[in-house]
Amino acid sequence: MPNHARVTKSVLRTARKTTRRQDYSSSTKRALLESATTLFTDHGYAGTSLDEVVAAARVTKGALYHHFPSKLALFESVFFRVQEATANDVEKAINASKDPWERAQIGLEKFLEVCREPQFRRICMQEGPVALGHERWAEAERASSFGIVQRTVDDLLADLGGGGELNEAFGAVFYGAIRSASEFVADAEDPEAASEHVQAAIGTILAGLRLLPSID
Amino acid sequence: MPNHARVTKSVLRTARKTTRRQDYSSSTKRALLESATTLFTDHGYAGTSLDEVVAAARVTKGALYHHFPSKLALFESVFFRVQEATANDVEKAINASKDPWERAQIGLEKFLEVCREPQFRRICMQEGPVALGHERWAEAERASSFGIVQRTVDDLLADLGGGGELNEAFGAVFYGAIRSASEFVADAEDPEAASEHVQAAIGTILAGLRLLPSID
DNA sequence: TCTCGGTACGTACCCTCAGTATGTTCGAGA
DNA sequence: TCTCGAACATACTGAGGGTACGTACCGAGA
Repeated sequence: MPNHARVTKSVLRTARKTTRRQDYSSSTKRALLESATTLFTDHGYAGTSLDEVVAAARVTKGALYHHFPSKLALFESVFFRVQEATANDVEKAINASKDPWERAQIGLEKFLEVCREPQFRRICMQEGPVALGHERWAEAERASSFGIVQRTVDDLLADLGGGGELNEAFGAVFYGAIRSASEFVADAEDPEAASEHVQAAIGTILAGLRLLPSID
Repeated sequence: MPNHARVTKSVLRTARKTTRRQDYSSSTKRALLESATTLFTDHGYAGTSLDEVVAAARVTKGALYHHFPSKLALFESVFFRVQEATANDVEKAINASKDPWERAQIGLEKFLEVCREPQFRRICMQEGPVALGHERWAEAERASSFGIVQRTVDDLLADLGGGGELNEAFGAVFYGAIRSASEFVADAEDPEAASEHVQAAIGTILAGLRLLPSID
């Protein structure tokens, strides 16, 4: 017995161009995605069984396999949802400024913040690489967090009069630095202090780069 | 029928203070560890079944569960073996010099090298965090690769007249930078060129730090 | 309003695989 | 030579991902 009661009401209010059946369907799919998100966040990919997922969503495996071809496909949907939402958050925060150095600082602070949210941390940072495989995960990251970092770094290097064949190397280095820094903050006993320390360290590195006569 | 033939000969040669049975036992244990190492490297932790492991080692599950209490324990043994061997390699390379900056450069180059070895890359860098859990993995890394990086960074900061509460933050940042850099190199189409680019990028960062009047 | 088709599920089952219980072999000491 | 225990082998169980098939229900056409 799926939980469609609430959807019917929203249909009455909004009167969208969808059939009642489509509303039912998208409702159960959303329920599956939500229960899967919380369970994957709490117990990881291998640690959550599909029986638990469907039980939490109050449906059966038939419903799950109607909407998702496999457990991995379910995880992928969850992964991309969380990743996209987080990347949008960071991107929006960065766009508050035009100065590349300020943008970098804002982005770093924001990223340290979102990495402390269990969903993003567990699903996108920890489980993602192994569940999706390093290849697919790296590709997804390139279009998301890593892409943001790379563009930011490109702007910084351009502002320093550099910008050349080392850009990708710098991007990889700073991306790793930020990831590791975020874990350092998330695991710290005093995350606030750790966050400031990390920002100070990266700020020091950037300050040093600005003193260099030339990059590349 | 375990493969004990070769061991018997070595007993005749070396005449150690071990019984024939003990030799048999350590031989099958070594065979299990070796087959597990290659299979975990090729297919990951979840992707390899214990049936495959025991088949490759030409024993049965009884033998495996006699030596290891669980699949996870088997992976742990493999993990720590690979990790320790690699850390020793890096440590030995670093100790060729006394100058902290030269040690850092040597260590970086060596680490970029070992990360291209599939065993270390897959088992220690990729599968480790998820299989062991982030907690246990971080603890193990702290006594291994991360420890080396942290000590190196401490020396660099001390040489710059700094060294204080930001040391751990700098350690986390550089550790992540090096990890990410090594993946960048390992995934690159031209690893040699990528390695040089990465070393140039990190070298630039260190050069910038040396120009700063003060750290902390 | 009735039927008909197809979507959206539910149910029962299979297969793989980690783990266990129990049997068996064989070297070592008395 | 005769145990005795370590070092296995064999047969089985249960959990969980995946599948085959049955069913209910909504929507469209007559």
